[in-house]
Amino acid sequence: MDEKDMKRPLIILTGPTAVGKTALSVRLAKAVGGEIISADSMQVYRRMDIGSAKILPEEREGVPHHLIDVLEPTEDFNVVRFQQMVKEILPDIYKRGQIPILTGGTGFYIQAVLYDIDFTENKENTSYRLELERLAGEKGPAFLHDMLQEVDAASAEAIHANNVKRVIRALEFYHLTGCRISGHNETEREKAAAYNACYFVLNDDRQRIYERIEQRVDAMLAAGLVDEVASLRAEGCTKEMVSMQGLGYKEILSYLEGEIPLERAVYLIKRDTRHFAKRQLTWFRREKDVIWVSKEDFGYDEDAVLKFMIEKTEWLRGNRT
RNA sequence: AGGGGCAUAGUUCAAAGGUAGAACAGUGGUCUCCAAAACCAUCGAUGUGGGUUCGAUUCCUACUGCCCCUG
Repeated sequence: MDEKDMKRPLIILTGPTAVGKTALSVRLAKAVGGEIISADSMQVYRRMDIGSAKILPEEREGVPHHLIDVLEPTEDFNVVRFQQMVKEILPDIYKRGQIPILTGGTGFYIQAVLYDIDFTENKENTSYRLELERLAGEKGPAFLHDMLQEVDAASAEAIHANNVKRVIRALEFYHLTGCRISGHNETEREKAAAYNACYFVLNDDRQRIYERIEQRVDAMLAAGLVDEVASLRAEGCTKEMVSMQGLGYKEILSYLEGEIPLERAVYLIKRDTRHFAKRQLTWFRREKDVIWVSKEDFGYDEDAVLKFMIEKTEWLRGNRT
């Protein structure tokens, strides 16, 4: 038995926002005996239902859904937490003889799980980070970039000076570990997948995706997005919180703060969601071993899409333990 | 119908008798703990026909379209 055969099975169903992942994921789970793990940075939060396009309990049709409604909107969330949570859940799913189906649009989160990226150097060292942020504000982004140039030229080369977030992370990594993050990333990048995976990317004609986004945003407003954000605000959520940086939340919050008119907020949500979808596609294009599932190619027949996916996952289910 | 105004990129605006700029949109990309974030790059325009001029997109003119006023 070689190493490959010992890997556990994992189905990934992703794609740009609003392409129709959610509905398909439930059908797939029922067909193959799966449980769904949401790979979504906003659906983890309770009471953020409308803006995050969370699947309704009655839509889940009895399929277990993990990592939905597990955090308070005041809590922090990030890749590392996500990865840890997934690692806790997976053994239980396997124990039940089910296949985990990672569904959601956050490519980075999926990558963190699939390649089991090592984030262990984390130390909550916020003081150094804060200091760097202060420096960036005072002396400008070029100053930090020069600092990085001195300790990690490869990273300085790869990270644009204006991308302060990344420059800070690279400096922080060096500060904490004494190693260059460019070296770390290089080794992590060479890793093979940690699972026997089928990585589906559901896709559609760009123009159609954009139209669906617009329609969905309108539907969210009609469903009471403003009220949802207003009550989150009333319970103390502020724009600094991770949860309030979600699309739909930050813009409506600005509106409620009186910073922009509602019309502007809606425009921004639609625009930024389009940008997001585009960025997601850029990400998935680069990701290796993905199975593109273009809705057009299946004549927009969801049964045909499902059939294709079930066939593609047969080998996974065959060596299920 | 008469009078006036405006026609520049997909949109909103600049500028100029000699290579027409920007913002936003669009497109491509980066990404290994804020990733629904942050960042980079890039395509693209003077409504049509005459005239003046070495040279017009700019000045003149006709047409077309849009807007405002009057009736």
